[in-house]
Amino acid sequence: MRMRHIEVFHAVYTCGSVTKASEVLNVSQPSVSKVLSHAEGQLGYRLFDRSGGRMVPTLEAEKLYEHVDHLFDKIGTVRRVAQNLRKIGDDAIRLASTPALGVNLVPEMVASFLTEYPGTYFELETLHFEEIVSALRESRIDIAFAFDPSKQAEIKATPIASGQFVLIKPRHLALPVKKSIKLSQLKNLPFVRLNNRGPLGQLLDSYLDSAEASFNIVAATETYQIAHALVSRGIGVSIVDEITAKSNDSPDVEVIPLNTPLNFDVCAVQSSHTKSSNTTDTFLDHAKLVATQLLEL
Amino acid sequence: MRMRHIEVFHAVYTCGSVTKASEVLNVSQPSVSKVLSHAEGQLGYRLFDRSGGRMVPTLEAEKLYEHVDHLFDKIGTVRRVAQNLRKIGDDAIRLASTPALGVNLVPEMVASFLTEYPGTYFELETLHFEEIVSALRESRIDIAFAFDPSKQAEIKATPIASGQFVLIKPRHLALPVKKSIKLSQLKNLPFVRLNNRGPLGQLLDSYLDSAEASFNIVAATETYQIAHALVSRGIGVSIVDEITAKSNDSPDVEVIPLNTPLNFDVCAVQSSHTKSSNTTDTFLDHAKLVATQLLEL
DNA sequence: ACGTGGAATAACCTGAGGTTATAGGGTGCC
DNA sequence: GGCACCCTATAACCTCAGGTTATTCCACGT
Repeated sequence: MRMRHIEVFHAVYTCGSVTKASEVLNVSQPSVSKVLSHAEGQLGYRLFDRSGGRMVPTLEAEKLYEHVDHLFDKIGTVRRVAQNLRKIGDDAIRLASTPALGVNLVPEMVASFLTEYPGTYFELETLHFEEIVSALRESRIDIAFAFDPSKQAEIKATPIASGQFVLIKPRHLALPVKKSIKLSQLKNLPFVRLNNRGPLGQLLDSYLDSAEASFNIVAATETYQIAHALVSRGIGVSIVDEITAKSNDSPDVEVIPLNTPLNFDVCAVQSSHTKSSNTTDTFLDHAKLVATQLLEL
Repeated sequence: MRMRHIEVFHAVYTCGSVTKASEVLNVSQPSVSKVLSHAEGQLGYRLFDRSGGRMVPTLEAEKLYEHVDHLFDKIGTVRRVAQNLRKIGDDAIRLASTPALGVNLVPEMVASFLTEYPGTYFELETLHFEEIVSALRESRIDIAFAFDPSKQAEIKATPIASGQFVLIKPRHLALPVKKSIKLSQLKNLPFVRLNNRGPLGQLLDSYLDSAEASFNIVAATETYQIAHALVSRGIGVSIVDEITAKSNDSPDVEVIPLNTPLNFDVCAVQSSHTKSSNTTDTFLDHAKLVATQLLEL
C-alpha cells in the first residue's frame, strides 16, 4: 500500500464519493478512481462496494479507516512541527501565556527586555494551559508562562516568581476588616467563583472547599479577568491571583490579602528537550527580574 | 514537506549517513542526497550539519525526529493492518491464545470443530496477552482465547467456561490432606511461584498475598506449563489453572483442589467492532461446548 | 603526497500519478 | 418509456518527482 493509496482511501472514505474526494484532493475524478482501484488490486480485496454507482465502504475499509485516521493526525502534526521549526530569525522569541498573565506580566517583560536589548522580535499569544503544552510540543512557541503547571514529562517548568491569591471587592462594599480577611467572613457575601480547569484553578478549588464556608455564589467564570470585571461592576467579591488583581487596578475594586495566604508560582515553561539558546536564556533572566519586581509591590 | 521527504529524513537520521540510508531505502546515494536537500530547501532550514562530510542532525532535526518516529510506527501499523485484512478465505479462522490454553484447549476445539464441519482452515498461534490485544487491533487474528482478560475498550470478551486454580505437587511428596488443601498448609513447602503479568497472574497474586502465609519460594516463572514442568521434576508445589494441571497429566504430578476455590473464566476475545460472521459464530458456539466439557471432568 | 569513504553535482531516464474525453450504469421525474 | 442528472470506469496521452550512472569534491588517516 503506497502512501498515495492511503491518502486517496482516506479522502474517498471521508467524502463518501470519488468525485467529492477528487475535489478535496485537487485532482481529477479519474485519477482518484484509478489510484483507488490500483490500491484495491494490490491489497487483494475491495475497499468499497460499488452498489449502483455509489461507494459503500466494506467491513475491511471500516477497520482500516480507524488506523488511517490516526495516521493522518500524525502526518498533520509532523507537517506542522516541521513548519514551526523554521526559525523566524535568530533573535526571535515566540511566547505564550495563560490569559491572566498575558495582559500584564508578559507585555511588561517584553517591553522591559526590549529597552535593554533592542532588536529582538517577539510573538505573543494567550493560550489555555493544555494548548500551551501542545504548542510547546509542536515547537510553535519557545517559552510559555503559566501558574504552577502540572508536572508532565514533555515540559520543564522553572518558577520565576511567586505570589498569592487575594480577595477583590467592590470599593463601595463595606467589610469589617483590618488588614486581611478570613474565608469565614465571606459566608453571606455574593461571591464570584472561578471554574478554571488549569492547575491554578484546582489549587484554588481545593482551598475554597477546605474552608467549609458555604459561599453565596452569584456567578462563575473561567478567567480571572472576567471575575475581576464582574467585581468591578459591583456584582460581588472574588478571589483571584494578585497579578490580575493589581494589573487591572480600577478605582472601583479594592484588594485585600487573605488571612491564610495561598501561594502560587509563576513559571516559565519550555519543552523538556529544548537546548537553551543564548537569546532565550537572557530573556528568561530578565523575565525573572521583572516578575519578581512586579510581585513585590 | 512531502511524504518522501519525511521517509528520507527518517532513514538518514537513523542510519547516520546518506550512503547507508540509500542502501536501506534501496535507492542510489545521489537520490537520497537530492531529496534531502530538496526537503531542506523547502523547509527553509537545514536538517543536518555537514561537518567534514558527516551528517550531524541539527537541533531542529532532533525535535522533528521524535514526531517522525511516531509517524512511522503508525504507517507500519496501517500497512500491517491492510495486509492482515486480506481474507485468507471465507472459511478461515485465525486463532490465538495464551500459551496455557494453546497446547490443549484450543487444539481440542479445532479438532472437534473440524470433525463436524470439515473444510475450515485454521491458523493457530500462542501470544502473550498484550500481544493478543494488538494482534486483534491489527486484524491479524479473528479470535483469541485468554483467562479473564482485563476490560479494554477495543476488545470484547465473552466467557465460555470457568474453572479454578488447583495445587499441583510431585506425587512422591506426601501431604496430610484429604480432599482439598488450605493455603496455610503450604507454609514450609518449596513453592514455585507464577510471575505472570497477564490478568490471571494478577488475580493469583492478590489471592496469594491475601493468604498471609509466607511461602518458601524456590523458583518463579512466567508460564503455567513451566511451573508444571518444574513440579513434575520434584522441585516443589505450585498453584496453576486446572487446564494446565490436567492437560499435562504426567504420572509424577498430583492435582489437589484448593480449600477456598479461586475461579477464573476462559474467555473468547474479539475486536470490539468486528461484526460477527457466520463461520466464527458457529465456531464460538462449538468452542464453548468443548471448553465446558473439558472443564467438567 | 596518496588512497579512501562519503556527499554533492550533472545529465539523463522512467513510471506513478496526473490530464481530458468519453462511455455507461443507476435513480428519479415527467 | 425516455430524458436528465450524477456517479464511476476506461482509454489515451502527458509530466515531473524521484530514480539512474558517472564524476567531482572534500576531509581524513597513513
